[in-house]
Amino acid sequence: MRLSSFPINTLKEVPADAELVSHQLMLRAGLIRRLAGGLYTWMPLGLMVLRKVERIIREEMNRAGAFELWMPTVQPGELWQESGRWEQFGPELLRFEDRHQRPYVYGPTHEEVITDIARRELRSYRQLPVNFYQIQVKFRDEIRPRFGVMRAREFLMKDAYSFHIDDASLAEGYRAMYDAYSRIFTRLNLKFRAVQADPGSIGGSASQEFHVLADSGEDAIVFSDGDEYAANLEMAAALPPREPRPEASQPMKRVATPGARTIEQVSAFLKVPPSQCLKTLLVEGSDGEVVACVVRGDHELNAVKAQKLPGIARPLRMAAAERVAQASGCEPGFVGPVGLKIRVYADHSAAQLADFVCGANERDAHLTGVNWGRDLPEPEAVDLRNVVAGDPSPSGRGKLAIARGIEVGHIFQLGRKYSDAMNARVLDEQGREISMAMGCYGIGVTRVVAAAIEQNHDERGIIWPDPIAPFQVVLVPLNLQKSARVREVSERLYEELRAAGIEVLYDDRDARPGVKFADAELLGIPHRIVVAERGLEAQQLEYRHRRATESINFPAGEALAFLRGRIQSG
RNA sequence: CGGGGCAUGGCGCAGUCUGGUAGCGCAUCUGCUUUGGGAGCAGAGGGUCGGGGGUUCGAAUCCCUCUGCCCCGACCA
Repeated sequence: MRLSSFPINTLKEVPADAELVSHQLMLRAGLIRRLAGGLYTWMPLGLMVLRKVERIIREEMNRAGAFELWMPTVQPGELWQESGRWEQFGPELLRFEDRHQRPYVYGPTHEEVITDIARRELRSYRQLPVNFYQIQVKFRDEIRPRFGVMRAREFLMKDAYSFHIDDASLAEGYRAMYDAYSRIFTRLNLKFRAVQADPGSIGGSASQEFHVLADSGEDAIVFSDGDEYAANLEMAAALPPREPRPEASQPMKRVATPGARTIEQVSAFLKVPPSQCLKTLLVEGSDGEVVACVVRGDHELNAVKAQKLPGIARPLRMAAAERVAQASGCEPGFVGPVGLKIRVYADHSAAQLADFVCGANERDAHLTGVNWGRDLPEPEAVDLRNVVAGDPSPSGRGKLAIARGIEVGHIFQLGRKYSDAMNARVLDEQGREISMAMGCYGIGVTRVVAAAIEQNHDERGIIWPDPIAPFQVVLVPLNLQKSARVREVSERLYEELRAAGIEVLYDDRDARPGVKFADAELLGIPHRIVVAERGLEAQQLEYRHRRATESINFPAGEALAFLRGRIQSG
């Protein structure tokens, strides 16, 4: 491709509304342009990258025995009413009517449509197992789209759905997808981890997320240094402390703590470490009462764990200030579990404390020397908190560490939620009608591109992994307009590389060297060849990898062989 | 949804407080010079100052209203 005729505009300055590096670089390199909130056009250069990601995914899905199909983005509302998700899904689901006032949705996902296909097409256990997938546009009306294509409203997703006669077959199909995903992200050249995830809201049993590791990731993922255990922070179990609770040694006392509302303030004021204080959070219960969730001052409440507990409303909602006042008799900041007439859950580590500090349920006052069982009833001790680095692994081996990740894939064993709701049944060997077991498997294709940049960039721009680079090689002639020799060598080399099937971006613009280098680096083309008078004197060309700091020279006649030795194919 | 902020040429911004008819940098176009790290000089084009309403002799600027965008939002209890 000749850069002089390629439609691209690079930006020197960072657009003001882009916060994330990948978003900034995608805009600066001209990969995407914003149309409206959460809606982006993929410009030619960006689309080249997206297509490469797609191709790798498609190849590995096909290799795993899945079949590609193509479902409509617009789906009849009745299907969603049938599955029950017309009510469940909430405002993320974009709904509209056609000219006959019939309800439709713009698909945020395709379980309903594929289950409809399955119940029409699949009649016999002999047709199972089968896995259908598509690479297709989704729309989710996010409350707060942000970070460019990382959390866009419209995005490209690879979604696959498998159908099985029984759970054993489902587990097998799930395993095959796990392997396929591992191959996909390995081929994409990304550093990733598969972690246990919360299958909760969708139902079903096993579920794992694939995360691209990046400090800017929105998710916290947890892993053990002692074995293979890895989980989303939401899911990672905090083991109860092994040691028994110490004996009570202090009397309970009410102390004035004027203005000290946060754990930090209370801890500083009373000169007691946060780990000796209790944080009492009041949340909405499922029966209209509020419920207290108590964690240690140095811990955080885990919403996913909390909302699974009996009596707590789902999704988890903090009680409003008036409701707090009603239940505790005071304002937020001074609430404690002593004397509360409501249900009290305490995290294991909070329940294990003796002589602790907590709110007095009275303005500007806290209690010290408080002890469970003596000063207030024993709480219901449960796992309520986020694990912290250094906690023992729930697998029993090693300690936990925490890293940030970007969720790019998610695989589920769905079970029979949709096949039951929508009557997707086949005849088994005995001629009985039974519901099919289902799995579903997603990859955020557009998000993969952003995640790849998030993981591979420097202060000058993008550094594409070879398998998804829009071009493998950028050919940079210097003083092209002045030197007939540079022009001749460059043109010949360009044609030679193209003929050899190498994807080369030829910077044939009449621009100064600095401009060409800066653009080549911003665009992130992994391999660069410079053609200049300086080297040609000695029949040399110059090569530099995007990550390298020094160039190396090689004989001008050997460019093709030289490059082939350096390009890693996808 | 709650809180905060922003909206001026394609991009980044100043001008708004204190009203007088719009400016800077980048980008774009023309010419000359320049050519190993985002060149210099000279010139040019491009803006209903987010929309609507109002105040005023006069509004980017003051008032009302609408819209769009960005950031933050249990971890305080």
